[in-house]
Amino acid sequence: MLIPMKVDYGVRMLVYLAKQPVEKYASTAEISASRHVPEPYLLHICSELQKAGMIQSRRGPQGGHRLARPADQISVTDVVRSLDYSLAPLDCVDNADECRLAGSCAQREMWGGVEQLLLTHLSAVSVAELAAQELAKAARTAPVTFNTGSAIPT
Amino acid sequence: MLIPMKVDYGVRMLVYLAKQPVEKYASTAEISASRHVPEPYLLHICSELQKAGMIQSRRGPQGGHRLARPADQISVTDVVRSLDYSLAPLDCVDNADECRLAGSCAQREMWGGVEQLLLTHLSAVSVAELAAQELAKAARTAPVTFNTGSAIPT
DNA sequence: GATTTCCTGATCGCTTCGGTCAGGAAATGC
DNA sequence: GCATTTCCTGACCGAAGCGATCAGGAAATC
Repeated sequence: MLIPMKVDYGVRMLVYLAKQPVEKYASTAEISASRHVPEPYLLHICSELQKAGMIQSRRGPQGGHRLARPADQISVTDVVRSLDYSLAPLDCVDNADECRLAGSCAQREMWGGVEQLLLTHLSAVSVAELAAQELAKAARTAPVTFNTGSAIPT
Repeated sequence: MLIPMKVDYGVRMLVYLAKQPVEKYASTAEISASRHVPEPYLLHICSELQKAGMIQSRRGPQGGHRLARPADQISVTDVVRSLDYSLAPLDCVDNADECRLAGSCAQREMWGGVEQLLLTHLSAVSVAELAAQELAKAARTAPVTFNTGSAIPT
């Protein structure tokens, strides 16, 4: 029951962007280094997220990526969808017809319920929330050093 | 986010057994035909479920498989576990150390939460429940024909 | 026009998964 | 004791998806 790494990587990147100044474009090199995502792979993920309208990208010097909308309006479900994945535990949950047990199968409804559960849960988790949790965590592990303004922890 | 077919097959089989007379051993041939599970594959699944204590098996004529305990005491989570799968969405949720982002990552907790959600939800779904739902469904789709006693719908 | 950066498509190796096959070992019935 | 039925076990296989890389190109900037 694994979530593809692509989704995890996507979330990592969006959380990183959420912690940057809103207007700033962050390059894939920067993101990749800071979040341990292989850069050439990240390139593809960015491309998909951009097409899905999650981020805005710009080429050239000082180019890069930034969030296309406020971080609290991007949920984990959005990321999953943007990367073209489904949360359905079985294929037959989405493609009704290809189930050979037809009407006589209670499992299908059950797995459908699981999908709903996941959708509800993950739609409620925003990138902003994850970013905030990370900041809180960092503050807890290093409680002595204060963030005195300009620094934006990566 | 797919559940392995093996789990689905396993559940199918257990639900079938739940609908049989308690003492009866059902052969893999019988189960396979009725639930559309490839027989040689089912053989393996049975072997695993038996080792995990979900079913009892007997060789020879009139041999086969039957539930090792009441159907309402077998949950979907049990099946997942018996077949050696995890519900963790990411590997790092179980294997704490292999996460290179170490303490600074909020995703891990988040995915851990998802696993918990699944565990709670699926532990509450028993094979008996699924079997009952199937019977109810069958009765609904063919409301005219009564089950007059001996017949056990497959 | 040089540099920076994203964009796109092709490609690759690996693992896992769904599934098969074959040889063997119990249990039963005669 | 022999034949039949059925499960048991391990080896094997093809296909697909995934994580990842590479290379050639196209904007943007200076």
